[in-house]
Amino acid sequence: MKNNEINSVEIAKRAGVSRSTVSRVINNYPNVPPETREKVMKVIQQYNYFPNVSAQVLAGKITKTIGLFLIEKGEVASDVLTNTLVVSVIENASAAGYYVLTNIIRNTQDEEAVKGVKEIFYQRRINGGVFIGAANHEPLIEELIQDGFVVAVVDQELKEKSESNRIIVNFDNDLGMQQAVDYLVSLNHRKIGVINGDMLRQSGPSKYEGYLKAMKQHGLSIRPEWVLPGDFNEHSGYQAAKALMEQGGDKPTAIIAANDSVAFGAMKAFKEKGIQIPEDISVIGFDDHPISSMYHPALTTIKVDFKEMMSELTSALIRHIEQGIDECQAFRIGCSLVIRDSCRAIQPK
Amino acid sequence: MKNNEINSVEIAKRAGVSRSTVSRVINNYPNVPPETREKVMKVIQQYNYFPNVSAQVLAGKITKTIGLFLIEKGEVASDVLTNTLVVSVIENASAAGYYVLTNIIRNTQDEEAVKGVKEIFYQRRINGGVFIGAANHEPLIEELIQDGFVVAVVDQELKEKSESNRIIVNFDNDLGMQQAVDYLVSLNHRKIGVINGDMLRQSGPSKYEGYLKAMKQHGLSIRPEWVLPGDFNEHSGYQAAKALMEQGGDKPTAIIAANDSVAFGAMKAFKEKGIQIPEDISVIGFDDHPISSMYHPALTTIKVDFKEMMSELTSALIRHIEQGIDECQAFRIGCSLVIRDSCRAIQPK
DNA sequence: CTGAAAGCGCTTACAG
DNA sequence: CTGAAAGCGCTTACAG
Repeated sequence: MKNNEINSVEIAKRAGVSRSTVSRVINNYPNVPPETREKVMKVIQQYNYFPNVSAQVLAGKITKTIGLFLIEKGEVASDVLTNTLVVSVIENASAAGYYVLTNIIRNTQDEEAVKGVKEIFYQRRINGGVFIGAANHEPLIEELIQDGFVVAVVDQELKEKSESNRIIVNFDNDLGMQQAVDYLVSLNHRKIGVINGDMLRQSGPSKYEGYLKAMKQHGLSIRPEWVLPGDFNEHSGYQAAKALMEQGGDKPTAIIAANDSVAFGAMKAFKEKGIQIPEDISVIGFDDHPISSMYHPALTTIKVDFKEMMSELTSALIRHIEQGIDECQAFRIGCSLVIRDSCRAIQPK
Repeated sequence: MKNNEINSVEIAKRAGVSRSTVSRVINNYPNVPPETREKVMKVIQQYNYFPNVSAQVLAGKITKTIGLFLIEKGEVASDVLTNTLVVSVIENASAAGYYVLTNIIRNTQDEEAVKGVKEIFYQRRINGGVFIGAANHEPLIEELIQDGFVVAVVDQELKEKSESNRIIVNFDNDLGMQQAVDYLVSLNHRKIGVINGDMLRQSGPSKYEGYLKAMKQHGLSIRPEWVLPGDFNEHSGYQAAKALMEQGGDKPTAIIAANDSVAFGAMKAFKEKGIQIPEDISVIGFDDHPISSMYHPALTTIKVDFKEMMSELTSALIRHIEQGIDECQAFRIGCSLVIRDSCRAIQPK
């Protein structure tokens, strides 16, 4: 009925050895002869004994737990993509024998929330942390890094010289936007607008800059009124497209959205006004969201590998925890154009 | 650079008190005068000190961590609903000051996986666990309960006499199926088929029995060939609907699906064969999945409150951990009919 | 009100 | 190869 309270002393007694030896067996020390090992293992299994993890950690072992911090402004983290990221981290961690302590932070301005995060690190509940959805140079993260904790962050700018306990992974947003612009240009588009993402996150400005660069490269002019603000979510895409339609004057023939959710929102707004896609306007997204292929019209987008991203990040974190890497690890994940039905070729002029 | 290594001894020294007093302050003991408390608190804050959680646990405090175990046969836990459940648990737990250690179990037949789960309990990493997606009477869970661990399970049958460390929450599937049948009957349907869920889970048979009971109550006969096997996922709904169409003879005028995912699959299969919903067949789901209202046609379904479910479950678990409830806690969450566009009235005959 | 001390269950140099 | 012992950082009766 009561859960087993057996400890290493009892195991030692029953196996006729000292606690030291039990510990050596558990920790796979080389200097214990097979017979002794077996004798001890038998008792361990018989009593279903697992060492108390708190005692192990207190005695100097690592926790084998990483923290996963999801920063989602106000809203619930209930989109498919976030889910994929979370599950990826858990899968990768658990394959390496690590546990994941998951936390949701609604607002990094909330002192309580920030304190909660720090607490987890300082209390030594975890050996390192993964942050998803953080603003670029988020102060909380910078502080944690200054304090020497190992932190792996999605979507952060890499500085020239960086601490060894900082791990960063980004998508190649520059390349992605280049691919998007190239494709649209190949379809004879010259009037190309953009709906930006959250400019506080690294991917926001980085995508925008990629767009600017690619446009310039093709000798195309940027029309300020075709550069719309957004926030990586559907609602902001909807708002941006509405704003675009409401303004007078010339209209772009194609729109690049900072991500697929933004594209969905924009397409919804266009449809509501009777503007057809791709007949009246071409739309291209970024991410290749699971819904994109099922959307009507199926969304042309820049595909990106989220699972690879989280796999790199998690592995790097665990590598650092176990081996103490002494330089900043930074990764850039590639991307590729997926052509579907939301863009069409127009007459060159 | 290096993270702070300060401990209670240092705090005590700097505050001019003993470690005992520091501990008393941290644990809010009543017998420490305000001045002493303040003096100590000041030093604690100044040094950004958080007690080492392993030491606390080893000394007898509870971990304030619960385990979240998602059992998802083979597939990745990437559907919106699972996500809602996970996030709900995390939110509820963290509101109570608890952390959540999330785990994904692919297969409860996998010995390694089972061992991993037990380890987490025996190691004292957590004070209790929440299981989602388990088969009814899952042996792993039974074993944990026998060993005295506090376990909260979604979708399990409640036995007459149950252990105090077992916490159960179910939807009122009986009522839900009754509502579904009643509604269809009110639309003059008499030929009502059903696509079942996973019969190894409590909700599988319980929904089916609810259907049988309601049908009988209306004096309607059950046609065995209109009772299709399923598995709570879209694919199984698709298969079931296909099988139904392929069989000769009379066809039902309405189908009740074990959940909305199953309904989506079935509707997809119907559409592919040119069978229109609700013109040719009425379909009703169960859950009110986030997609249901956006589906075409919008799905009529039995709405169920997942957040309430997880909130009850998590609160009960924490209540047990902290106060040691001495009887089994079981909850049943209600449900209600949401009428949308996938069912229509037919001519009475 | 407060300190000294035992104890939580492990690991790991240190001897032998 | 193996045991005795110190130490990890806390909490909590026990005295006073």
